[in-house]
Amino acid sequence: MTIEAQDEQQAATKDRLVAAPISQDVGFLLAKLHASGSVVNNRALAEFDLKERSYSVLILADSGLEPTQRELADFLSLDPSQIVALVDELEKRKLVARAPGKQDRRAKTVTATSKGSQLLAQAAIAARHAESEVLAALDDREAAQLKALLRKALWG
Amino acid sequence: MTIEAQDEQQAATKDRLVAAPISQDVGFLLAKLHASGSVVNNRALAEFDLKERSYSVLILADSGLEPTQRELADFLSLDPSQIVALVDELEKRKLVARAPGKQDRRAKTVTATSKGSQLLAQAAIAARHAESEVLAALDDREAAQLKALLRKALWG
DNA sequence: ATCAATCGTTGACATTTTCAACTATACGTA
DNA sequence: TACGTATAGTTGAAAATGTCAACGATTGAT
Repeated sequence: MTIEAQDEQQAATKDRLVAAPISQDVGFLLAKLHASGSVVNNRALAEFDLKERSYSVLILADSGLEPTQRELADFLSLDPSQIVALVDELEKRKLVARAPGKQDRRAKTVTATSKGSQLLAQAAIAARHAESEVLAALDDREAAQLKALLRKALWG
Repeated sequence: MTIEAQDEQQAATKDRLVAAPISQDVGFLLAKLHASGSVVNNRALAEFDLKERSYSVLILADSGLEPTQRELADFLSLDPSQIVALVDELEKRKLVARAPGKQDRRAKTVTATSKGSQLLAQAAIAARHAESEVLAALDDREAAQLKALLRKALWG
């Protein structure tokens, strides 16, 4: 078989299963887009020795909201013990700092250092490019609409 | 503090971090909705001893498309070895059957048994309820729009 | 002063992911 | 025809992630 014929067959064969009813299932669509998106995002962030997870923590640490680790766990849908590991690593790299909570000394707030802010500024550019790659099939209006719908589904 | 005041504070505190710029990030929104959706879906499917993964395989096996395991792996974004485990388990439960590929005897196609189809019919009802729970904040038009945008992002 | 609850942390355990072999089969080319 | 390369499914090991229960420190209501 020639290379061209192979490519054609692959293209014909590759998305054959889209016809199955599971392609109507939101859970499946979310999983699939999330899976392919993660690959693109992590590849873009690797340049800064970050992954989606640590990038998320860094953004929140840099947000000025002074989140506690518990809040990070809730918001990122992660176990508190996973937050410990993520913050440990970012703190070791001097990108964030832990501080005791002001009202509650049990809690620790996580804030970005200036080094963390600077790295984040660079990483955010790469992340934006990755996002537009993931949503390449959508125009700007559609991409905005998708985001709005996801936000509404999450927070009403 | 009274219970009511606690609840208020929790409500005020719970989504405090939505203000952070990461809430604009599609990757994050997908991850979060997917995470909460998985919990709901898996809870709904547990009644049938299925999880999202095995449910997906069962749907595709029941689609009439006679997918090969390789196609399942590609379509579900899973490693081929994970498909082996999923099909093994469904086959042990007599919900699907493996058959050698017609043109290619290396490949094995996976098709649902009638027992599998019957179970799927029940499970699909539960899955639909789970989905409407996940998308409770969206009206029907918005839910359809969300699905359409996800499909377009994936397959153009 | 006491008591239940919460925060971060640790460590154990289970599940999932990733990857490198291996066998059997397919298919182009000599 | 025989040969070489590529691919499908399978196995098993290693790495990464997820889950959970315990613990000390602290909080806040009684």
